[in-house]
Amino acid sequence: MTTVTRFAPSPTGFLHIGGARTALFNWLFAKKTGGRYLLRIEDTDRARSTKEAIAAIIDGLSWLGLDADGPPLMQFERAPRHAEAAQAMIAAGKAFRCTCTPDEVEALRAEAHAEGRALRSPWRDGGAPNDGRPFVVRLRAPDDGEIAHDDLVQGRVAVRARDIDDLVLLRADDTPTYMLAVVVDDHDMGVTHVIRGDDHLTNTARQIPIYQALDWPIPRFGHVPMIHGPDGAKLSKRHGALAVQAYRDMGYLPEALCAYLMRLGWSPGHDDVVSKEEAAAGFDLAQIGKSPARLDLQKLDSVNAHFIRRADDARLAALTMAHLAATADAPVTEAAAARVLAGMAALKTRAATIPALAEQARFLILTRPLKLDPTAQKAIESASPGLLARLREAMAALTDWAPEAAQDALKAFAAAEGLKMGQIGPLLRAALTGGAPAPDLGHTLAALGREEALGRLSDFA
RNA sequence: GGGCCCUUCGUCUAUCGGUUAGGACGUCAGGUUUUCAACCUGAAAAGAGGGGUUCGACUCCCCUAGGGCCUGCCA
Repeated sequence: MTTVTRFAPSPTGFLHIGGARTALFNWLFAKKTGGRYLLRIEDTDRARSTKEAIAAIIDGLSWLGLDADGPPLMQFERAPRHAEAAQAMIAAGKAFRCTCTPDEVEALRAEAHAEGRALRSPWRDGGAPNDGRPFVVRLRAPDDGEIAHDDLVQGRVAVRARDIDDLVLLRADDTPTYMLAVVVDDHDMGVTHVIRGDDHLTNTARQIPIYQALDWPIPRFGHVPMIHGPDGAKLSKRHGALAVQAYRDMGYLPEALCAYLMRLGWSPGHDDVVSKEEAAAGFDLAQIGKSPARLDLQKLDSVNAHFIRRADDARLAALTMAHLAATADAPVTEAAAARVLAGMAALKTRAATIPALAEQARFLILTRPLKLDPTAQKAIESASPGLLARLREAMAALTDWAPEAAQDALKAFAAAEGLKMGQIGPLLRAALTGGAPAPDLGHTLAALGREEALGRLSDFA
C-alpha cells in the first residue's frame, strides 16, 4: 500500500513556521515511504478564510520546496459530500438530528461541565421533533469502552468513550464542521497517515468514532509537538509567530530553514546538518520528541551559515545584490555586481545570513572616491609618505591578479620595504575598503579587480 | 470542573536498568590575525520534587509541581 500524507492548513492567516514544520514532516514521511504528500485547504470557515491567505500559504510552501504531489483540495467545495456522509451516519443510527436551541445546549453544557462529564444530547436516541424547526446533526458518541489509537509519535493514547461528547457534524445551515470534514476528506483523499500538530491529539478520539460510524478504515496518526518561542511560551500571532516569508526576508535560505525545522524536535542520532532530501531516507516519526521545542534563532543562524557555504555563488550574489539594492544609499552598478559575484566564493564563508553577507560584500559596491571611516582615515594619514604610492606601483606591475598572487606580491613588497604585513595591511585595507569589512587582502584585491583596486589606491596615494 | 499529552546543560538533543550522563548551538577563556568574520584549542553548564520497584534508575511504576492541548453550530 502506498502511503498518502497531507498538510491541511486553514487559510485564516499566513503560513507560520509551526505549520511549515508540520508540512515538512508530512513531506519527509511521504518521501521516506515512497508515498504521496497532498495539500488540502480547510476553508470551511467562510468568514475568516481569505484568498490572500491561500496564496500566502502556497507561496510559503513553494519557497520551502514543499510542493504537493497534486493540486490542492479545497474543502468547502466538498460540502455536499460531507452532508451526504452525515446522512449516511444518521441512516446507520450513528448520528442523529438534534433540535436543541443554542440556549438549551448552553444549559446542558453547563450541567455536564459541573458534573465533569461530556455533553450528551437528549435526542441522541432519536425522537427529535421534525416540525421545521432548525436542527444540527450530531455524532451519537459511543456509550462505553475506550477509544484508543497507537500514535506514531506519542505512543498509545486512550480515552474513555464516556468522555467523548455528541459533537456537531452538520450545522443548522447544512455545512460540515471541522470534525466531519476532516474525516471525510482524509478518507476520500486516501490519506493513510495523518501527521499533524499535537493540538489535535485529543481530537483524534473524537474522529475515530466517525470513521467507525462510516465503516471506513482508520488511518495511522502521528501528533508532533508544537513549536514554542524562545521564552517557552506558545508561538502565536502576537508572539513571535512569523510568516515563513519573514524568514526569507531576514535572509535565511529555504533549505536552511527546512533543515533547522526538521532537526527541531527530531533527532536522527547525529548532529550533521543535512538537507531535507538527504534526511528523508532516514526519517522516522518515532524519533520525534514528544515535548515542545523552542525556537532558537542563533541555531538557525548557524544552520543557515552552513547552507550559505554550500550554496551556488551566482544565487548568493543575486540575493546579496537584491539586499544591497534595497538598502544601500548608492545605486549598484553592473560592474559592482560582477565584483560581488567574483568575490562570493571568499565572502560566503564569512556570513550567516544574507544581510550579513551583504555587509561583507558592501566594500565591493562602494563608489570612488571612497569615504573613509575614522579608523581608515587615521591609517592613511599616519602612513609614511609615499608608501601607498610605492605599493600601488608594485601592484600595478603585477600581471597575475589571482588572490594568491596578489597576496604573494604584498608579502614581497613588505619584505622589500623592510616592513611587516601588520605595517602595510591596515593602510592598504583602508584605501581599498574605506573601513568596510572585507576578506583577507589577497581575496579583497582579486574581487575588486585590477582596475578598481588600483583606482582606489590612486585616490589616496 | 473533566479528559489527554509533556518535563535531561541557557537552547536542540543522545542515553532505550550499570556511562566520568555524550554531542550540537550559544556563552566564557586562550590561540591565529591586515578590518570584520571565520577557524583552532580549552572550560563552565543538565536528569522538576517526592516516594517506590531493583544488587543498581535519567531510564520502569505512583504521587506532587509546572507547562500544553481538547472540552465551539472555530479549525
